[in-house]
Amino acid sequence: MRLTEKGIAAALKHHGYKLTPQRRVVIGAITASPDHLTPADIYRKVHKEHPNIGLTTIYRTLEILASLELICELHAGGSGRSYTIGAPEHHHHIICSSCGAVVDFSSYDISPLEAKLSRETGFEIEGHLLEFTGRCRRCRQNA
Amino acid sequence: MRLTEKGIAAALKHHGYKLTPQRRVVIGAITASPDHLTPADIYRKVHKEHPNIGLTTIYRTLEILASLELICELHAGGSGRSYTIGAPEHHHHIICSSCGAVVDFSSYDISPLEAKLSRETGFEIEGHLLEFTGRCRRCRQNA
DNA sequence: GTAGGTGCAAATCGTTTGCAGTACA
DNA sequence: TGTACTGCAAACGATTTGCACCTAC
Repeated sequence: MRLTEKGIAAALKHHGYKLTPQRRVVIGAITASPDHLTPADIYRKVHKEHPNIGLTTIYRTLEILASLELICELHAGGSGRSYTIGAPEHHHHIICSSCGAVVDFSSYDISPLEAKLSRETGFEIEGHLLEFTGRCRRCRQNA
Repeated sequence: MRLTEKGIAAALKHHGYKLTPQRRVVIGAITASPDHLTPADIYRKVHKEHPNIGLTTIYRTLEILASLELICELHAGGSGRSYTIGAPEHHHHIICSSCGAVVDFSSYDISPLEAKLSRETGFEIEGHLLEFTGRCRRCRQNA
């Protein structure tokens, strides 16, 4: 079950944020795409239909959505963040180093390791980042 | 067993790189510190003793050392890389979100998961990024 | 009506690059 | 000696901020 545009809009309002046309457009772009999008990607997408929307607004909207965990942030190794619609269950990513494709996987529960580390290091673990890089099936075949 | 300044210098020469005073200084700064250092950290450290060393040189030296896997790169969530002397075995990090302290751990073998993902997704897995964030023991006590 | 949101432009941050001079092997 | 290295300054891309205007509630 993915979050819908309506669901996100409702969540925004519920948290006291205003639902502006610009935010609707950004949310629409994210929910419409299965891919991870960078702020610049979203800007390009929405700029055709709504030329007056600013990149700044996109950054600010993404920041809010990420803080409410409505979208999910990806730090693909190097520079540049990207975002996709948040899945209810926590998931991780595999990124193709050749074509940039991102595949999600959720079939892994990291909490036992968290508990172990917490015991061993005294850290109160708050979050984690688990990402794989590699070459996807298509890129391997083309090589 | 951590790599020593001498060991790194030898490895550099062995790979055909020249051993310049600037590189010695950068290597010295990294081996002398138990912490993960950003390029800017290293610059500040060495700039006192060697005011004529440039930030550019530090970036270029770090790039070489990382490519030879003599140092280990850390992508702490947000922006900014940092580096520490490379441990022979692969290891991962826990980063304190409060004070920025970094603790290494290596007591975890991720290869079974890699194999599983490779089977399920068709990816040829090349590398991974596993980092935890949390609050370290000291910061928890101070809070 | 008003607090919050927007958009522009400029500032900022971390990083990279062009180039002329320098120094290690 | 010659190639690799250095340092400066400028370019660069991504992100942020200041500020005046605007609009959803």
